[in-house]
Amino acid sequence: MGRPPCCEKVGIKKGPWTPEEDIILVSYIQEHGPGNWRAVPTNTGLLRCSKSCRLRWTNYLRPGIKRGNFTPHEEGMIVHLQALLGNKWAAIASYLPQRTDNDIKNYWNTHLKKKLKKIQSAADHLQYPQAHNNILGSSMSDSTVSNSNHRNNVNDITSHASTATTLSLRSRNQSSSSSGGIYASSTKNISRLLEGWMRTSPKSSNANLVPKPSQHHEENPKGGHDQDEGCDHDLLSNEAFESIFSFDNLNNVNPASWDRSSTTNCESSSIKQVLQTHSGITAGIQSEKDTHITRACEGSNTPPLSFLEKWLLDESAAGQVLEDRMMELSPISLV
DNA sequence: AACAGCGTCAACCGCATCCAC
DNA sequence: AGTGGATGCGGTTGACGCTGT
Repeated sequence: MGRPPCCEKVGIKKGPWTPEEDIILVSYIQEHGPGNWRAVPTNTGLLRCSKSCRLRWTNYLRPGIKRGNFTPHEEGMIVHLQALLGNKWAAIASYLPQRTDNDIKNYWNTHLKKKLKKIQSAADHLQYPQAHNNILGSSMSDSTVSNSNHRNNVNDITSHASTATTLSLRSRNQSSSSSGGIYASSTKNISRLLEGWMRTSPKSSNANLVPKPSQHHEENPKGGHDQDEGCDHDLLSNEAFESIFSFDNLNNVNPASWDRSSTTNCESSSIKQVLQTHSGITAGIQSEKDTHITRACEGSNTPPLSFLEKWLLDESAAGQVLEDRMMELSPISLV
């Protein structure tokens, strides 16, 4: 007699979430805060498993999530960290606060693994032409990539990452995210629904924070939300903002302490996230974000850890910091 | 135009871990 | 210390879109 399922199997809806379900979930979480997932389906009437609700929130609806369009630097980070930590996607994701473990895992499996495989083959061929045939026979399978920690030293990893970075720069235009899909096609619907909901919501005082459709940045033609081209400063600010108000705070918040102020912050950022996710909104909220950042910094004596981690993403500082970081991490993976 | 093959990624599943009692 | 529920995590699946034939 095993453990009972987390939820009744009968009557549970599976498959892709609809915009309407998203709105129900987001509005519930804004009201009650994340957590107590078991109660979510009951209280919202969603025909979803509690697990599914949590997953949908953490991987998709949670504020501050950046989707698709991994920057070369993010790729490098992932390569570094994967080499050091193995397939500890949650741990890796903690170094890339805007990315979910699922996203990183998918990206690794679909993009980076192949890139590294190619790179490894090419490198082996260049470096050990004679041994190339032998290596090819067993080169860089999934397990050899993830379990290569033992033999990889920092220099190996760095060269992997930098090569991958170079390569990814070349192939970016080819490897565009296809995250549009059927759900993206409904982004206008969810935008409309959200706008309607915000107008009718008793807490809609922040509704004016949501830019009108005319203020939205044009969604890029591929359907992704390209944040890193020509807007690096925005990206940094976005990351800083989202890390303060979305990830750490939302994840750490106790539902019991979900006071109105945090709800307000969450509400605006969460709705914006849904709108960003579904409509590609990236502008019109920057000034508010900056304000939040300022307030957050004023309110704390020590910089949030995620701020330090943001620094890791700074191109100029990345090399040294990563090296330092890896020196910290290496004992974990190299023992 | 139709089809097949492939790539991508959201979501599911099952196990692990945490935590309150 | 033991137990059971809640949550987290990583592997895997399947639906969908794209591309080539």
